[in-house]
Amino acid sequence: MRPWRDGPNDRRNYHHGNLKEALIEAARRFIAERGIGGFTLVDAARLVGVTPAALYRHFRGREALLEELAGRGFAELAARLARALTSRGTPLERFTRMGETYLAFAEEEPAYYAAIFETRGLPTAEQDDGSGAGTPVARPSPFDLLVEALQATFADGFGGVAPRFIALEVWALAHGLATLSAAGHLPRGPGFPDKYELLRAGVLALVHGAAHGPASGRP
Amino acid sequence: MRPWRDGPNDRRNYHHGNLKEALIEAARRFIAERGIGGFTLVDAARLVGVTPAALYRHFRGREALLEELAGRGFAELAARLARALTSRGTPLERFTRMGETYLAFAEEEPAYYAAIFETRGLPTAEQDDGSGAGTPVARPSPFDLLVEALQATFADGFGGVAPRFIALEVWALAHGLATLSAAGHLPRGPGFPDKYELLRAGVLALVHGAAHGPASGRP
DNA sequence: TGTACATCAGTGAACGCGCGTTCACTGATGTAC
DNA sequence: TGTACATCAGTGAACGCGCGTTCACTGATGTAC
Repeated sequence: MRPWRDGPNDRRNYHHGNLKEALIEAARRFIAERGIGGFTLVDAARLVGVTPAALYRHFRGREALLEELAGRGFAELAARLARALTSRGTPLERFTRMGETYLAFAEEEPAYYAAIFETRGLPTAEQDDGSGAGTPVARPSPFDLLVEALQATFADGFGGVAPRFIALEVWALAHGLATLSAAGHLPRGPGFPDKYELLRAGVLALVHGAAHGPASGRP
Repeated sequence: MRPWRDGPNDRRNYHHGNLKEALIEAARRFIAERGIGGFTLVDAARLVGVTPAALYRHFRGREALLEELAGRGFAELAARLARALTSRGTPLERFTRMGETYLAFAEEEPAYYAAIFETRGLPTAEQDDGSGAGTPVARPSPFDLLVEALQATFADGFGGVAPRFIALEVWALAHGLATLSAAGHLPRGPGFPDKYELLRAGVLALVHGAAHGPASGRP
């Protein structure tokens, strides 16, 4: 990312014109490298070539910038999952693609992923009372997409276990693999399965093995 | 936690006598409340009733204190898992108890859990070349215990899938459930399964459903 | 039992630093006439 | 086409703060005699 000018006292362009987007972009880079805690408004402004105070024309503060990032990440993740879910192939192929998409998102967009899961107040798998009166949800959340995909892919059901039950297990498995992998805790090397392989096999096992456990979820 | 005296200028006890342990205890409290990033040496010293500089008699610095915490957490987790593994009951009961122990540890000792997974350089499921010459590991790691428990519990094997493969899936599922739950992302309430239920059913499904996936792991 | 002394765990003051945020300002832009 | 002006995105200097860490010091403890 090249600064749009050489420092704040280069008067070629007093107005940036795209500062908000540039700051978001800088935040994504820094968070990807150092994590949410290591992200600094001063660094972001410096990278963009602007005074830290300029930031306050576009965000109420640091927290607001992170919330914006989390919102965008959430939307982007949902969009990618929806795309995978409606891609070509058999239902099982599409479902598998969805899992890969999730892991790839966490790997390629660590800033988005961290912002989504480390920022307060994001409805990820928020419980829905079914009345439709609660949250004015415009688009389906990633978790809704997962439940939907499970039902579409395994039309026979899960031996009396609720799809939401399976979805929670699948999601937790994917999230666990994504975070362990990001932290470098998954063993690597020849002979060791990678996270994509682990998720693929794990999901099939969870789906097919559902009947073995006590049927706790309501259909 | 009551301070051992009323501030640094209370000369009743110039020497604390147990400062290192008290500081570790304070760190556990603060990290549990605010996370690793929100933990501060100054706060810990203040809570204990001591000058921040006193800390440097017992730790090289902030990082060293966190490493000490991670080491203790790691050992404590391993000890609890080992205890569950050798408790009474059938192998399956003991294995189930191990899963509950893991989730309970993450919930009851969030500071330990965070220190273990957010601190650099902790061998959690480090790959072992089998030569025995690599790391001088004195006691089995939590992951080793998990592999061992899987083999002891399901003596019939996993349809040609390597126990380590299953262990990685089980671990990722447990870790995912623990972190999602800690972040408040798991839906709660009547009709929703809790993490213990999800782990129990998920583990059985992973074990029994193993044969359904492509047999990627080497036996 | 009493005293001199070595040890070393804690003090307290200070440091440099980088942070998020504020404020009055300035200068580029684009619109009205 | 040219000019006056409103708008508002950026500046730059400053702020208060809390952080981790250092340093020469002090005083409690326990051991040797």
